[in-house]
Amino acid sequence: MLKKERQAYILRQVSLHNSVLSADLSTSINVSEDTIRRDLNELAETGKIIKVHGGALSKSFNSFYLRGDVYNVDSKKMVAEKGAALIKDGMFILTGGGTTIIEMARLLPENLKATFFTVSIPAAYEYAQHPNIEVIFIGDKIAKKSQIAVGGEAISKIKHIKADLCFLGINAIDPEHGITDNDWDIVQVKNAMIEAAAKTVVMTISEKLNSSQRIRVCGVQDIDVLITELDPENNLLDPFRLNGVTIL
Amino acid sequence: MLKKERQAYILRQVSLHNSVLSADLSTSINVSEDTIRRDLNELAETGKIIKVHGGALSKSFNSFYLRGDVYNVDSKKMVAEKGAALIKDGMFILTGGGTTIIEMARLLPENLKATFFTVSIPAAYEYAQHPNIEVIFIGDKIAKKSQIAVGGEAISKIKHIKADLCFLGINAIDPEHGITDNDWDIVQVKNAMIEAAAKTVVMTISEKLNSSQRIRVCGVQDIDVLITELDPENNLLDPFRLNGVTIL
DNA sequence: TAAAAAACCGCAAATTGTTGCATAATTTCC
DNA sequence: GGAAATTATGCAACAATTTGCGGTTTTTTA
Repeated sequence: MLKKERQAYILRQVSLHNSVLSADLSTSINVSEDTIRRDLNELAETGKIIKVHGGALSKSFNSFYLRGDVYNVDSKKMVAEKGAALIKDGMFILTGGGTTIIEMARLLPENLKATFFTVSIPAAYEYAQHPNIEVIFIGDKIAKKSQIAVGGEAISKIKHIKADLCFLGINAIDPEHGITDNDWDIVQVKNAMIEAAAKTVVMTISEKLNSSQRIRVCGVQDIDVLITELDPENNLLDPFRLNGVTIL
Repeated sequence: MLKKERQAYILRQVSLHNSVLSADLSTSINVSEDTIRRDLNELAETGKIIKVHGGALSKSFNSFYLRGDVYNVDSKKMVAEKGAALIKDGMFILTGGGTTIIEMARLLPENLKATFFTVSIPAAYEYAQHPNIEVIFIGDKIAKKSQIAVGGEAISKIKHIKADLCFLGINAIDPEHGITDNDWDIVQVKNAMIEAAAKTVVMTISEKLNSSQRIRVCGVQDIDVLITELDPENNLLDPFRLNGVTIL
């Protein structure tokens, strides 16, 4: 069997099954695993497949979430960085959805080993890209606008979790009304998340400070940490600091 | 044997077998390998064949080899269309992941009103784009390679569902071993899905027919409908038809 | 953290390619 | 028809590619 022929066969197998093992290929084509590895390397170099330990994956399979245009990405990245710094090895983390959370997911250090619970489809997708993170999706009916699981099933599942940290992206927050939102179902879920975690971390860009919406999620006193892109000493944050919130 | 004659013979062999070895040609025409090589070079220069180390390949073979991005999209779309046609208003549908399933999600008619249960993050994402579909995500630990929820929690949730149809994308299938896969956890989930639905619909491109992998999902007799891009009367499908599977 | 699996590295053997050249076959032109 | 020129073929020495193997390092997994 010619080299190209062999590589074509490998490509076919990868496309067909989305993944192949070097050992399987080796026995089915009857060449040494070294040869297979070399083929896999060549195919990977030309970008035809993705090589992984023990075999290879199809390229087209994963990645179809393209990062759309996100509002205020830079600010959100600053926020996300501060948030990511709070996560330590071995922690159980509960997170919602929202663009800030997604940014944080992308910024998690490669070697972080932690367990993430989430109700958000995009967040779960991002966490799943990470090599060392364990991802648990809390399923239920999916709210289309936000791609988040909502409903009694999800809430009761969340209540069974004892997480170290809960990261919340929010719609609106002000010192008087606390966190507010405009979707009943989502508020229920966020409520449950806050209760299920030892500490609640709110991540938001400063624009959302001092705005409010119709439905209350929780009061300021329920928030443990507030992260914005601002300097922690900024006056805008004073009212929260006075309510015992840690500002980062 | 004349030079032209020889080259014509080589061309025929190439188009016949998609590939030839210099050594084989040399012995079968009884000329030195040098001559063969020179012929091969000439044929390659005029673009009639693709010369590679040790022999040559047919042009068509090579175009297949170069086809990079998404494997067999057209076939998958044909499969997906046939599958989508089975879904009627008001149905409860249970689906896995896989590119064929994703294609089907994109082809669902705008006005379809149905409820979709799924364990696949990409599939849930696609369903959530649809205006009239209700999406329920069956959550649990996320298997990273396939972006699918696996584990006891997901399985027990699936068992509580009574779906009309279960759409399965597969890795390998043959009449003898039935559906086979290479990931234990995913097999467990697929098993539960098959049991939870009144009818099981398997969607696959024909290339996966008559291939098999290590772990068995179910036998042919557990499949109700098999959809491929082929004509339903195609002989390749006979063994399945004989086992009582409806072929579309 | 230790055992197992996989990847990597260098090397040697086998195969394949290339080049120059001698010889044989074919064509051309007188 | 026959000599010269052209082309084709085979041979041999050498270069390049491919492949498998042993030993070592890295990664994975329990």
